[in-house]
Amino acid sequence: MAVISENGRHTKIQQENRERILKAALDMFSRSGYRGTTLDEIAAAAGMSKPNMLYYFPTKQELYRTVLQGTLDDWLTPFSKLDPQGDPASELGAYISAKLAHARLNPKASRLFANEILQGAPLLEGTLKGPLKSLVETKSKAIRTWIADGKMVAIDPLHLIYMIWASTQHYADFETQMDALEGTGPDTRQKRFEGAERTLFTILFEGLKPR
Amino acid sequence: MAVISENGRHTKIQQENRERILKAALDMFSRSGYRGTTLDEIAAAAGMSKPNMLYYFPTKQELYRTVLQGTLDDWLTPFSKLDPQGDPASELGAYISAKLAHARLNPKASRLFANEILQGAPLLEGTLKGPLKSLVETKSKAIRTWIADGKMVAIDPLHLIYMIWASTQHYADFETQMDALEGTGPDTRQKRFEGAERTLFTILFEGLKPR
DNA sequence: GACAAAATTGACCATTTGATCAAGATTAAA
DNA sequence: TTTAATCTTGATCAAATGGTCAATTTTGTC
Repeated sequence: MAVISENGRHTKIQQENRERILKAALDMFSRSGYRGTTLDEIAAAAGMSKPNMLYYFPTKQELYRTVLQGTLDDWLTPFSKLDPQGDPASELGAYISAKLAHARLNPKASRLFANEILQGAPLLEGTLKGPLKSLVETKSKAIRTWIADGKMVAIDPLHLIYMIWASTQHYADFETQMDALEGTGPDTRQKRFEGAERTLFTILFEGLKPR
Repeated sequence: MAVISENGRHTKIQQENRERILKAALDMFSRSGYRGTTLDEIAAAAGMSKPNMLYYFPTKQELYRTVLQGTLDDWLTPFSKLDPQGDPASELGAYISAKLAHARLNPKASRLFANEILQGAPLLEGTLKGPLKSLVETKSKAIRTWIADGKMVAIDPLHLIYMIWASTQHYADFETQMDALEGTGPDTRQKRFEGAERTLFTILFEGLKPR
């Protein structure tokens, strides 16, 4: 009856199958959300039977929770690296680059996160109100210090953070829309991310006014 | 057997019930997406039996299509009002205000749209590749003219548009996250939108550099 | 008030869905 | 090679889901 032991990741088979399942689950959940995804789809995408999949993750919730948890660190890490000692341009620039890289390399993780928020963030409430909130407050304070030191223009840190989140994640979450507008040529996406970075840098640091 | 006649909106009852259903459907679809929403939920939210609802909208697809279609005009209208004759600051400013107002007044429509895009935009492909693409090309040309005339800094119009879409819609689509970070006090949301507009204006037109 | 059209719903149906279970196949340890 | 643990799946289940239908109630018109 022994359900997979939680502690030591055991067999090679176990490791491989868990990974296959998690990858398939991310594919489906990120596209259709929790309720819109079926276990049959995930099992099929993972190339195994549904009971076998449930042998590794006993419930749909448990599987979803694991997938979501696995994307959270990547999401939070770049933000925590923002260094109050540095100067705004290089720190915010690095943060934007990191966020864009994340959107380019992990678009499904970004979409999973977006789906979860759209659906009311039932599983993320704790993370949002706890760790994320603390982090946002810390970084807001850093930004306020920059402003007080005359290193950047006076704006509400919270909205600056929102703007950066929005305009970087957008390149993952609304990829479908961009592909429809620009086409899906081989280097379209790469050029897109280059253009995104250039434009975001220009607007954020210079503004639109001619000079 | 007469299904509701499509042309003249008939009885008062018909009008009212269709509205009740569409409102309930928007509530559910915008939260859970097409596949994650059930007809039972919508019928319950609309306060009528499922067969009665299906009397007005014969299939789930048809109901979803109607809801989605109903939100599209509102989404597109402000963009088409962007006037190439005007100057960048006032035109883009007005556009941002309109988009923020839309996010504030129709957050569910925005979320429905986001959900549809996240799920690959199966029903929107035509609109995206047709009318929206044309509109984007027209407005991009206008922006390029502004740049050529030295009225604004040289950037890729497409990414400017993405940035505006992203940072305005974010206030509807990620409301859950913002509420978790800021709380849900009575005037929190109103103040949020005021702050959003102020910050977006400052960053877009002035940039972050101190002056 | 009579009557036809419109509106409403309980009961039902086939399929899908999350989950269980018993039994068989594979792997690893002795 | 034996044997126990691990891995795998067909068959199955109860509940949920999109949709149908016949029958009843309500509404509008004369």
